[in-house]
Amino acid sequence: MDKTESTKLLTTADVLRSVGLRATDQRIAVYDILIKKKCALSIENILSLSPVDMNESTAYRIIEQFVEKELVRKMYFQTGKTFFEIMSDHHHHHIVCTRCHDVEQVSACVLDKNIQLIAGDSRKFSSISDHMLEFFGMCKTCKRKK
Amino acid sequence: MDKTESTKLLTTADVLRSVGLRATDQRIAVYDILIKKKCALSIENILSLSPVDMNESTAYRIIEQFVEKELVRKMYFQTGKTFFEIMSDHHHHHIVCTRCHDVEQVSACVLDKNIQLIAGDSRKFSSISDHMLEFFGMCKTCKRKK
DNA sequence: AGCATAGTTGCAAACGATTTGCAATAACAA
DNA sequence: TTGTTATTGCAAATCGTTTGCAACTATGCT
Repeated sequence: MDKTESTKLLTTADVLRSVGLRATDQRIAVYDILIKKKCALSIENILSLSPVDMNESTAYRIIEQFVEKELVRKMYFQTGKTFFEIMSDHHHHHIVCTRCHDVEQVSACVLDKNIQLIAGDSRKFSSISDHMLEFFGMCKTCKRKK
Repeated sequence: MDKTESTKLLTTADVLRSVGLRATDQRIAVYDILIKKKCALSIENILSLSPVDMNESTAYRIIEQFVEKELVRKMYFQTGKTFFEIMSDHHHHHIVCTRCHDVEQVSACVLDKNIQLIAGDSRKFSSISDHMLEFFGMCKTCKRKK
C-alpha cells in the first residue's frame, strides 16, 4: 500500500519493455489510446487523441512496431481506410457504415464451425489460418438524416 | 446466319452503351478482361493483360466508372491491395494466400442465414446491406516451398 | 547521480498509388 | 461528313505512408 506503482499489476511501460521496446511518451500514448478505445482507429484518430506531441511518421513507426510485436492488428476496411486495433483474445467482427464510415464491433463470430468445411472445398489451399468478416449498412444516425 | 454480329446477343460495346458510356477500345478491353478472368484483378493486372495501349490514368478512370455503373465491384483485401471484379449475381468470398497474395474464390457463402441475427445484435445499426468475408491461409504452392 | 550508447524522435524528402487539368483526339448523332 | 461532347494521354498534383539523417533520450553500467 506504500508504493503507488505496485498497486497496478503492469504499467504500459512494463508492457512495452516486455516486448523489447523502450517506454517513450509517444509509445505509451499510442498504446493507452488503443487500450482505452478498444476499437479500430486510424493514424489520424490516434494523432488527434494523443495527449503528447507526436510526429506523423513517429505514429506510423510506432504502430508498425506494435503490429510486429503482435500488440496490435492492422485492418484494411472496405472503405479503403487502414485501421489499427488492440489485440485481444476476443475474436470479433465489424459493421461499417457506408455513409459516415463509423465502425461498430460485432460480438460473436458466426462461422467458426464452418471454416474447416470451406478449407475442404478449396483446390489451392489446404488450411485457413484466419479470416476477416466485415458487414456494411447504414448506422441509425445516417439513416435518420437520409 | 448472315451477320456475324447478330449471332452474339449483346456485344461488350452494347453493354457499355446501355449504361451510358461510349464504347472505346480501352473500355472494351478492360471489360473483356474482367469478364474473361472472372476473378479479382488489380489495375496493374488489367494493364498488363490489355491488348490495346492504355494509359494508367485511363485505366483508373475506366474502372471507377464501371464501379459507379455497378458493372464492377471494388475490393480492398487485407494485404492492403485494391482489386476489381466483375459484378455477378453469384455471391462468393475469397481466400488470400498470406505469402504470395494469390486469390481463390470460395463458392458458397456460409452465413447468409445468420445475417439478420447479427443485425439484431447491433445497437448502432438497424440493417445490413452487404458483407465481405475474406479468409487467409497459405496456398499449396507456398506451403511446399516453406 | 552521471555517463556511454544504442534506440528513438522530428523533420524533410522520397515514395507508390491514385487523381486531376488540359489540350489533342475519337465516338456518336444529325 | 461534320459538329458536339466525351474520352484519352500526358504531366503535374495529391494522398497516405516510408525513409535517411542529425538531434535527442531511455536504459544499463559505474
